[in-house]
Amino acid sequence: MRASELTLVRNLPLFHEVADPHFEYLTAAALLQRFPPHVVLIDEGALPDFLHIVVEGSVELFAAHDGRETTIDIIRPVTTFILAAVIRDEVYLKSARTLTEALILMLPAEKVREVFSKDAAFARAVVNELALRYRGVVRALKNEKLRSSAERLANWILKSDEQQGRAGHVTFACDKRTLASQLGMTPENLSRNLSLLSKHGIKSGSREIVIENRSALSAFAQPTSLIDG
Amino acid sequence: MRASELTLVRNLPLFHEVADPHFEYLTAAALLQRFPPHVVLIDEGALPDFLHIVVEGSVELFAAHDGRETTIDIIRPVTTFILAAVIRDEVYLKSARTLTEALILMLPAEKVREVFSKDAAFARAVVNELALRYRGVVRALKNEKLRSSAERLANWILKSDEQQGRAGHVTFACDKRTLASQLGMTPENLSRNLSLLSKHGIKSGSREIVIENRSALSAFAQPTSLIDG
DNA sequence: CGCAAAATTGAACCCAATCAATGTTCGTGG
DNA sequence: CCACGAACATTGATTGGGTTCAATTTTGCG
Repeated sequence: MRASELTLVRNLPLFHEVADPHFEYLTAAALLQRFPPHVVLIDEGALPDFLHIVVEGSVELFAAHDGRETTIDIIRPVTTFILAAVIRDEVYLKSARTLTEALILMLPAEKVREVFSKDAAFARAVVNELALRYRGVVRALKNEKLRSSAERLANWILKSDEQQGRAGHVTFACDKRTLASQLGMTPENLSRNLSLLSKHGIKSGSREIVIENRSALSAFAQPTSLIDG
Repeated sequence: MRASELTLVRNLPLFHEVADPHFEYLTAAALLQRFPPHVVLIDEGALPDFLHIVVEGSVELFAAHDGRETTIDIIRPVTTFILAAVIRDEVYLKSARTLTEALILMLPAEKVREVFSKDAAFARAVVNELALRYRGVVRALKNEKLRSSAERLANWILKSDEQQGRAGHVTFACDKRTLASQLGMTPENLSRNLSLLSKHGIKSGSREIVIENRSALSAFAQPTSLIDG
């Protein structure tokens, strides 16, 4: 593993306060691997071998049952995922696949648990990380159950615009079918919702969305920190 | 606080390994209070004052937005709730109300955080508790997104029967409207689903459900440890 | 009993998924 | 550089699960 990548990981909140020898112990046995897009990294139901960390690219967490499938979260750098299963040493409840090409750091699960029980600073960092993720899932659940698909899309546009510097135009990082899946709707429904939202202050092109009337969009979306963070 | 209750709390996984002085520090300032049914204990959006623990009775966690409302979880004794908000000292994302009469133990949030940063055993226990809850929410999300309302009901019947000793008949602990809300459907829909399930091995009375053909019900419900635990 | 609340049943409606057809984009090879 | 094909995107029609509204029946309790 390169020094620059090591530094990147070292600076994660999760590892920042860990004692040096413990950090070295963890990373000595780590694997850093590059994966092409659409590769399954984790199968739900399996026992955790590694704690995964997305260093570059993006990873989709999803779950399937009886022929149906649903996206649970999208993970972007630099973040751990499926920490809860590793800590508890219980089966994964979600699968994970790369969306784009991705660089993934993998720390042996057994060693993570070992350091966790020896290093109090690490234990506290794990709590913070877990609490953060927990709140993320609660937000996802609220977003799903308390909003229509059009409202989810409207809020996604507002949030993406924020992330892209409030320029008033949002460019798509991926296909619309992938976006649709992230937002919990079909591609057809995304299309219809985009044209619906043209009544609420947006203009949608093939590669980008322009916000023409932010307050109208916001009035429709009703963003709230209790869901959107 | 009575000794018996103190022992109960002391024996929770969350507090079992905590050093004596820390435990006493926490419980010295604790409040133990009895609430009637349908009382709101926590409002989403507020900052946490206390870590709550259900000692007796049951508590519903729910969230509301724009006139809609949804049940997120039902908490039964003896369990903490909304630990993540207390640890991170951030606003509650969910509200909580008593379903039945309930006995609630409340530990000052500030002191919980204090002991958390001093007591490594407590920190580790918090991780386990949080990881458990995290997985609970993921399961709830999967249950919601990957199953129809009739399937959720069928699985609820199977699980309740397990909890009541696999006797083949499940008695309702609450009104059907409350049950409907827990299962994420309207009372009307619950009625229809109950009659639908009569084609899949159950007979539903006004106060109980009888499982006449468990394998048929199970075939319809398709329970899985990856959702139902 | 008799009444109020809860539960059931029926009808209409709504959101979103599915199926089907058409239109667009974009990468590729002639 | 253009033509072509395949995947992606849009549009329309239909279906389905679920809610809402309204009316009726049952339940439980004074």
